[in-house]
Order: sequence, then structure tokens, then C-alpha cells
Amino acid sequence: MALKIEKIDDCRWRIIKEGAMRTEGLIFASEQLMETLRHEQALEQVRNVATLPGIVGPSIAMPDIHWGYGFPIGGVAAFDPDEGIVSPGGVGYDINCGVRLLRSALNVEEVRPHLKNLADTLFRNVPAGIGSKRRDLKLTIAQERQVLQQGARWAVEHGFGNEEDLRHIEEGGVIPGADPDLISERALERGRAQLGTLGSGNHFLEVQRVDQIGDEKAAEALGLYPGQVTVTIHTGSRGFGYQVCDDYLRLMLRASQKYGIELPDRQLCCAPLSSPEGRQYLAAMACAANFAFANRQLITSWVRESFEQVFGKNAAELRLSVIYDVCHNIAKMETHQVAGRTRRLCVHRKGATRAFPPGHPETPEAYRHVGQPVLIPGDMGRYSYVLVGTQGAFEETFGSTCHGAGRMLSRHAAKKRARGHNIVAELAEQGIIIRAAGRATVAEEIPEAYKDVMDVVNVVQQAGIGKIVARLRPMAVIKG
DNA sequence: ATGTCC
Repeated sequence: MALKIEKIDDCRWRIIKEGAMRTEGLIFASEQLMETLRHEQALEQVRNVATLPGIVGPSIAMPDIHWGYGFPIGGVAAFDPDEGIVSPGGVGYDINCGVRLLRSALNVEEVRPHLKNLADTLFRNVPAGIGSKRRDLKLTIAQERQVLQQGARWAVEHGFGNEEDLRHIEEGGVIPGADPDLISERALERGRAQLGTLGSGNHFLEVQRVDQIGDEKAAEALGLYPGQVTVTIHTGSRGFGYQVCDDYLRLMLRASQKYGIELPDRQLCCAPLSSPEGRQYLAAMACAANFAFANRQLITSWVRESFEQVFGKNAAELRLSVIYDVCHNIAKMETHQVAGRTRRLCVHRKGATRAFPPGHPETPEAYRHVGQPVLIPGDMGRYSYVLVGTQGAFEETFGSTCHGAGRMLSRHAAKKRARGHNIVAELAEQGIIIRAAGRATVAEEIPEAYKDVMDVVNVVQQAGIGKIVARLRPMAVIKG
């Protein structure tokens, strides 16, 4: 059935409510981005999400939306705790995939002469690639269970980082209510040697330089200035989160039947938030989210160590501090204002980033006057963006915004496009050093496979659901 | 995204 789509304004479109839809769809896109989306399955997925029980407000799509498992990637949907549901497909396989940004006291001129050495050292110290493991940190199951409950705090308490880091992570780096008893043996076994590894696909570790400032006041609050060197870590919960998602999809298929939930697509399988199955998923999901927070915290520690080795400077001189760490694949109970009423809601963000406004109590004190930092990676050839959350996002999108450039070519199409090209050499000509575990991953990740992230963040800023603070250019990229 | 199918 063809979707009925109408233009609201220069950056908003509505999927008109009809049939089994309980609410309308709201798409953030420019005219130009909408042209690329119009025939995408992803928009049907926005419509499908709108049929789910207890949805509050519209089924939302960000400008970087693309097709995902059940729910679109780049989607936001909020559900009432009594009438609504929670769905693993609304979070994604990589639970708490997220981005962490570190600033440094180094500038581009100081780093450039050591860049090759830095890339090699980072590549050696942070395992990358599918199935990558750390032989030096293989946890016992008992230790792993602690990680699942304590998240980034576990890493800090074991000598990897400091209390200051924890204050600059969404939720302080630990989601409450995690219950390791709800995790399968298989998930525990897969996760055991993967803590502190980067993974594959679009995950990366990048040394960058601050290229442009969009908002002086916010940049100053975040400690960013032109020519400064930063580091971005983009990874999630690895095979652990994948296995948790897989395990719970099975449970949710049964639960959907048990509670008589009609699904336009089996991949939307879910359970009422008020049911034992719904609560179990949230408690298991919290374990995977905490695994990912610990993962990014450990990698941060090895990034610091790598810089110390390469530059022969100590931590106090390098000042590699965490600006922020934010999730873009998660479902969380949050407090929002809906039609003038304060409500607790379960907000699913799948390929969407929390973007809380200035003054929000959950924004770290150092940033409270400017808004919560929002980290938007682009492709490895162009740039990434730092934004802050806005009141507009809080009112219109449950405090959410986009999460990246958005894939334009499938992985298969990207590999075809990359044929006959030496991507690593071509990027080296532009002064960007790539160190990758596998050639295939680099081909899948060619810059042309992605939309220009600038187009995406411009829509977000124009719509008022995010404010651009700075643009970051890649210098060295570690890939899976 | 993912020991890319236990």
C-alpha cells in the first residue's frame, strides 16, 4: 500500500495516519534528502512502528534514516508504560552502540609528524575486526557479571580512567536495573574476551582535528577550539549485545502471540512494558548497554596509553578528557512533557541520539548552560559533527536527533563501487591514514556509501532539534 | 551490527 506523505515545511514531512496506524509519521528531511527516501522501505517501517500499541506522539524518522531490522535505523518512538510495548527491534542488534569524544591539549601541527606512529600504536593497542578479542583481559564469568551491573564504573574502579570520565557519559555510564541472571550462557561466553575491542562494520577509532566552530559559546563550554586534536570512539556491545538481542527476539515472538499484539512485520515483535517479558528485556538490555559503556571506557584508557607512548608525555600534559559519551541504540524510561502533562515514557532510539536541552538536570554541569553534547560521526573521508541538544528537540522528538550520515549504498553496492579503487591509498593522498583489520570492511565503508553528514546536520539544525557546535576532520582512522 | 548459519 502506497504511503500518503505530505510536506509540512522545508524540513518536515508527515505520513498521514490511516489503516492500522495509531499515530502519524513525522520525517525530518530536506526536499533533496526526501527524494532519496521516497521509495525506501524505511518509510514503510516508520508507518509500521506507528501501529504498535501505546505509542505516544508520532513515529519519528531522522534525516539519516535507512532500512533496519523491523524498526528503521534513524527512528524514535515513545511508549506509554501501561499501554505501550518495548521491542528489541526498536533498539537494534548492537545495543548501546554509541559515540565517545575525547579532547586533547595537542594541536594538529604537534600531531602530524607522529601520525603514522600514532595510527600504528592505536591499531596495536585496540583490537579491531569481527571476532576481535583481548588476550590480556579475558574476564571470568563472575567479573563479567560485575561489568554488566556497573558499566563504565567497573572499568574506572579497575584502574581504567577516572571519576571525571563518568560524569561525562550519558546516565553516568551505567543503566540501572541490569540483571545478569537474565543473560544466556552463550552471551556471557561471547562477551568474555570481547570487552575492550572495537569490532567491525561502521565502528571506528579516529584521530581528528577541529576544523570549524559553529557556536563559540558551546565550543568553549565543551573545551573545543580550531586546530585542536580530538579522538572519537564509535563502538557498542559487540557479540554480547548481538546475542542478547537474538535471545530476546525469540522470547518476544512468543510474547507478541501471548499478549495478542498484531504485528504488520514479525521483526517488530515486542511485549507490553508492564509484562514480565517486557521487564526482562529491559533488564537484559541494560546489561548489554553497560557492557558497551565499559567497552568504550576501556578503549579510552588504551587510547590515552597510546598517546603517552607516542608523544612521550604524561596524562596531565596530554589532557585526553572525555567530552561526552552518548548512546544511539537504546530504549530508556525517561520523563517528558506531552501536551502539558509530565509523563514517564519508554523512548526507543535506534540510530538516534539523545539531545537534551540546556538546563536539563541530566546534562553534565559543565554543559548545562549550552545543552547536552551530541556526537554525529560522518564517513571516514569527510567529517564528523559535534552538536548540542535543544529545547526544540525536547518538545518535538522526545529529546532526540540524528546519529550519523546514513547509508546510501548497501554494503554489497558499496563493495561494487569500490572495485578498482585503492581506498586506503586514495584517502592517504588526502592526508588521512587508514589502519584496518580487513579490506572488505574498508570497501563497505567508502565515503560514497554515505550521505554527506553536513546535509543531515543542516536539516537537524534548521528544524531546531540540534545546534551545530563544531566540525571535525579525520586524520587517522582505525577500522575493523 | 554479528565467532556474517549451531
